[in-house]
Amino acid sequence: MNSSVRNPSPPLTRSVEDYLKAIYHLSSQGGFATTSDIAAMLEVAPPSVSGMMKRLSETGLIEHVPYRGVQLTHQGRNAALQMIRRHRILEVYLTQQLGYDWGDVHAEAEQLEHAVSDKLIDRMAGALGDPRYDPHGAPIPTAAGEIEEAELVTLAEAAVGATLLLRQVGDENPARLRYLAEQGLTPGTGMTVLDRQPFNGPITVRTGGGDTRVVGRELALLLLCRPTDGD
Amino acid sequence: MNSSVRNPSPPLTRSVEDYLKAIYHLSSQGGFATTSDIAAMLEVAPPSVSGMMKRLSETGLIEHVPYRGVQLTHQGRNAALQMIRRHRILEVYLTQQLGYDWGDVHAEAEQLEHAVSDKLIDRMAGALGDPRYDPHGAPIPTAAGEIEEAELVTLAEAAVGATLLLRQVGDENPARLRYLAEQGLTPGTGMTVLDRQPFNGPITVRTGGGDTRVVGRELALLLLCRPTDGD
DNA sequence: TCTGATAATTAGTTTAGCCTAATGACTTGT
DNA sequence: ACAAGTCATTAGGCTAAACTAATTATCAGA
Repeated sequence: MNSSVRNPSPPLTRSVEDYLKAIYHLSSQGGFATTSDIAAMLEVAPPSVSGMMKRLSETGLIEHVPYRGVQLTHQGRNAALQMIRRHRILEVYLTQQLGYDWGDVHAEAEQLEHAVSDKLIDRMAGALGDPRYDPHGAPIPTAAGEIEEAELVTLAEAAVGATLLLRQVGDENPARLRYLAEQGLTPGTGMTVLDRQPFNGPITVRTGGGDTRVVGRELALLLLCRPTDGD
Repeated sequence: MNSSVRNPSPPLTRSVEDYLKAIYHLSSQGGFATTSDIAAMLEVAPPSVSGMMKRLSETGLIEHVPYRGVQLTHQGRNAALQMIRRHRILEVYLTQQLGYDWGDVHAEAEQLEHAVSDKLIDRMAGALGDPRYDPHGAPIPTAAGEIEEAELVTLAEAAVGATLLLRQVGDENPARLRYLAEQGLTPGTGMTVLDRQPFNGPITVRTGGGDTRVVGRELALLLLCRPTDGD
């Protein structure tokens, strides 16, 4: 009856793990992940994606609608969330226990996530007190595969006068992250929007520490915030 | 002039890393590593080894004498020692910082060694105070590729009355390692040989703690010791 | 010295994962 | 309603790494 017993599925390959993560990220706002978006995210050619989609739908990890795109099945979603859990726990571990900069953890975790055992991840999570967020503020899925869904708004769309709590930075670029940290723009920082220049111009905010910062559009789009009452 | 500049060598594959380690271990006592020994150690078929030997000697990592065996070149030896350094530092880290049992570290390190960066290994080594031995007593190569060569003798070849210091356990089998730890036979333990039964029979020792242990041949061959003056 | 056993190699296949070039399917503007 | 452009897919090829079956080299014992 149960296909996972009748057809004991071989462990996922590194490549399959990467595809599942990419599809998860691209379809997390609902809807389909397209071939070309997946190809761009993984830096492979579109035909490679078409080929992999065929294999993944045969093994039941995704649902493929030709010429439309793909979505994860339950099974695929669970596998993706396990990878994301590994990745984010590794990121926390590297920063907290081994002194990594938050800009450098992504690349290292990207490799390690394919090599660590569940046991090691559990030990690391335990040593860290079961953290709920990674260094960029992204929520860590539980071992059971649950993940917090927060409704966040980018700084780029906030109105003048709004008070915000910076919750998450949606980027992994080391140079950008380093700059943001220098500016004191890290998750947990409170901000008040003082000014927005027209035509997608820079946004001026006062941070929790009282400093004023001017943020260009490229970075403002990466700062994911929760509106607060200003208290 | 320098081929590593003219032909920037691509990073070694996982498989190549495993072959180099196997060849290192098989030829460390001098001499050649044979095709069938490599095949047995890596659990692949002999023709797979022949094929890989061809590629490795083309890339200058080994010297292949057909129908005789292979030896590592300088380059190959350095690459192998880097892998062994990674492996052993990971083993120490897992036991000391994450509470792993010494029987379980090998399998986990075997996977991780292919995924960790040099930077991560250096951080781990630093956090541990640059350990010189792994949990089984094996010496850890330095970042520069130097490794301690100790002249050790197995308990199986020790004479009655000899006093020995158990320096290293030459095995990675979790069940055997767990048993040895239960018997108090871990690196650093002093031993006096009380009795040897004939025909490769069991050997009786008194350990540093004063306990008497009877050790069969299979295990005695794994206990690598340094003769001491009994002080 | 020859013969049989053992070990190594060559030949040919398979699978995963990628590629480029060619073709086919949607969508959008006129 | 169709022509153009974009996007996805098919077709065909490549490399790494494994396999089995067949062949060849070496060595040891009579």
